[in-house]
Amino acid sequence: MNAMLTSSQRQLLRAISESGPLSRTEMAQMLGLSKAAMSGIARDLIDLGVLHETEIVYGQGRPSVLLDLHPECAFFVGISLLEDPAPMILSDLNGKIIARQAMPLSRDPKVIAEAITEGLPSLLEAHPDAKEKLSGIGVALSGFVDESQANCVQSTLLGWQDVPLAKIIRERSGIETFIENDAKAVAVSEKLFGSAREIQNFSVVSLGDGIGCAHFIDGKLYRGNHGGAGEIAHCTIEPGGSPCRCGKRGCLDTVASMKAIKEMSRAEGLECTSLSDIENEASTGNAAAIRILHRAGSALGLAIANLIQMNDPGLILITHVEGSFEGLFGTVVNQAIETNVLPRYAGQTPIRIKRVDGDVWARGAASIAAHNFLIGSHTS
Amino acid sequence: MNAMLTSSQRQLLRAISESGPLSRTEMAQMLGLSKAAMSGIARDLIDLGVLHETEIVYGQGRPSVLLDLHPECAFFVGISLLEDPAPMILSDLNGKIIARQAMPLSRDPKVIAEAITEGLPSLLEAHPDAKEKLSGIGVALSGFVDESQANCVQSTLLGWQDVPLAKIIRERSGIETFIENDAKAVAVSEKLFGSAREIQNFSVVSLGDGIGCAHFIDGKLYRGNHGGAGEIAHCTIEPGGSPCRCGKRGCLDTVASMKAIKEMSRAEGLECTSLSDIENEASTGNAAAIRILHRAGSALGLAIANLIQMNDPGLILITHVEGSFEGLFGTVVNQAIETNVLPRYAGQTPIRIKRVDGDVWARGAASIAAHNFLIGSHTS
DNA sequence: TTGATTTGTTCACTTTCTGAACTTAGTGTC
DNA sequence: GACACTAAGTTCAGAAAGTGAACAAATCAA
Repeated sequence: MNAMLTSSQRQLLRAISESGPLSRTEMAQMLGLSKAAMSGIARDLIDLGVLHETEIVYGQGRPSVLLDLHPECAFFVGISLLEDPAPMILSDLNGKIIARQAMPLSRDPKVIAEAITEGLPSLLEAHPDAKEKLSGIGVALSGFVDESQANCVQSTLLGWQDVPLAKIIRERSGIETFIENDAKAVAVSEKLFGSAREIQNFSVVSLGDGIGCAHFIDGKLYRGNHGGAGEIAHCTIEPGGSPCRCGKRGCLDTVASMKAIKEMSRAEGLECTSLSDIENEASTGNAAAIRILHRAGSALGLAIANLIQMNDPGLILITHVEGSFEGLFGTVVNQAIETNVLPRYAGQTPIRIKRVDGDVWARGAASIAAHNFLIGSHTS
Repeated sequence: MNAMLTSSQRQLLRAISESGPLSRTEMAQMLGLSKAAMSGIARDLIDLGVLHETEIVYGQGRPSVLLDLHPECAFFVGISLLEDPAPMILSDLNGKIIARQAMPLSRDPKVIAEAITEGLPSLLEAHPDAKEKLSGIGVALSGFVDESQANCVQSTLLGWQDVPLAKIIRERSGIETFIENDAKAVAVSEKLFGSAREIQNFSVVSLGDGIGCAHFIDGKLYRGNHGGAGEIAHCTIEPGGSPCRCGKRGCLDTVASMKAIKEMSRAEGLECTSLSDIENEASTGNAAAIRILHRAGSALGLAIANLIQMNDPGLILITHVEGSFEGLFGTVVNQAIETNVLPRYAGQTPIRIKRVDGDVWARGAASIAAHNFLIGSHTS
């Protein structure tokens, strides 16, 4: 790959990824280098096809030429092992999804590697460019992944323990492969492709069936000492509350996950199959629905407030697949955050809500590969 | 100062500070440099008086010479603005306290600068060496400090808002000065002088009158986006609980701080003036004392468990000034941590308890100056 | 058209690091 | 006690990356 990029070159790519197109002079200032040095670095990256000149900005004096990442300089495949069939997407360096298909899920790593390898030709079929410039595969899964983004330390869902998945896929497919925990992958995609590009410290809370969370700190994904940073789902929110499948009681997951909300409404005899249904019930005054949404919303809000207190992030990004945040649930969450954060902080931490489609995980997976391509995982 | 140290030189100093004495060959490996480069860097730092040769380790082949920081190459003054009179200490590069005195506390920054400047001669009197090599002043205070460690953004205790304290002290005394929040200063001193030297990710929970907390992430103090990372004291632990002076309800501070514990016992009619007193009462079976310690301990344990879940640190260091952790309080804290952390994590995160003396804050303050001297604050 | 202004390039030179050869200071063996 | 063996640390020529100053280029403003 481009494993032989200079440290300065990588720094530059990161700066552009964060700030968008920049002139050479701006880049030089940003990295603290001389214009002379920058000139050379930019030339090399343009020759490599990674950067290209885009807009020309006219001002006083010679106009500046903005350089940007060349979106078609590299392509990535992202696979989500969270659903069956497993979504498989092809993305460019901007995170744009160019092709999508699905493959059967399996618990056998070798079968997965096989399915990916077999799926590649049809995914790439209509895109000869991408075929040639395929630069990495990313895999998102539910579980713990080690720092090298190569080994799955443990996954309850897949029944794994110390599975060197990246290596298995790389050896079978011949493509550089990285794996990552689902929530962390989503955070990386928001940093690289999404709405947190320029933010150095932020946390993403992703609401799917379960509740995921990941932190970026100083512009870097923070994995924690055992890869467990962000396990907000198993923070105790209702001490002595309902038992959780993790073995504890009162975990956030038991009250605020979509799964829990649906289970609670089923237990209350509500015929609701989605968050929207429950929201509808609540808006017509159904007491049980209101109670459930209140309980879930306060729990999630409290957990997020505690996160803000502990880590003081510059942004909380809540991504949700289902329903909307405009109903009771969202309102309660926001209220609970406000009332449980230091008054002098309240409103200081932007909370951004983002509805995402079913491609989040696969796009997140692709972003892991893209991140390794662009910046490398072990840059400071 | 030694503001003109190379980036490599600073990296080396950091490595030694983390790992203790190292041979040149080990250092070269650690920083990923050639032995040749290391040889030169070490020579320069020895000539500067920052490093010195210590032990000689015999093995096969030529014995290796371990290099260590020269503890007397620089001295620092640390002042804690948390008490009146304010402790003022002189420390070497190992964090050893060489002299100590006190100065009157004031809410007027200029008066503080004056008091420090006037206090210096007597503090340095018996130590001509330190006089000559005084390399920085550090100040610890309760409140928020900005990233440059120069300005106090806000301090309720001191009634400040945007006070450029470091500049004021520097201009009056002529010595490079840095300020920091109390809990963050303690964390830095544990990283630099204490029991967390070699740990990259850890959190310090410091129990004094209040509850402070600070995080090290990737070997760096993490301040948060508004300098508020670690404000665990105002995490909501008992939703709808007692009102806190911050304006919210049920903050950890209202149940588990020494102040809160003492207030609760007073409210219960116990004649206890210290944690030990209450522990004694509890050990004789006093139900109120037991109840109070249980409540406080569970709250603190829950907060720490949530911290572990969120950030997965490699170590939790609990420092306490008063009492002991061997009684009921400590036991309950540990239990609460265990029961509120993901079972697969329990026991994975070491919890270290450390009893500290009244010098913690001043030593922490000195460590801020030392850290800036050694490593500089803006190194990656 | 001319001057002002700012971007970006070129080039000679400095700084920092590398690789290979070499020196140094021990241990282990006979 | 001499002699190989081993690993640490130094030296030195040369490569790599960056700097500063001079310069070329491209526009605006008058």
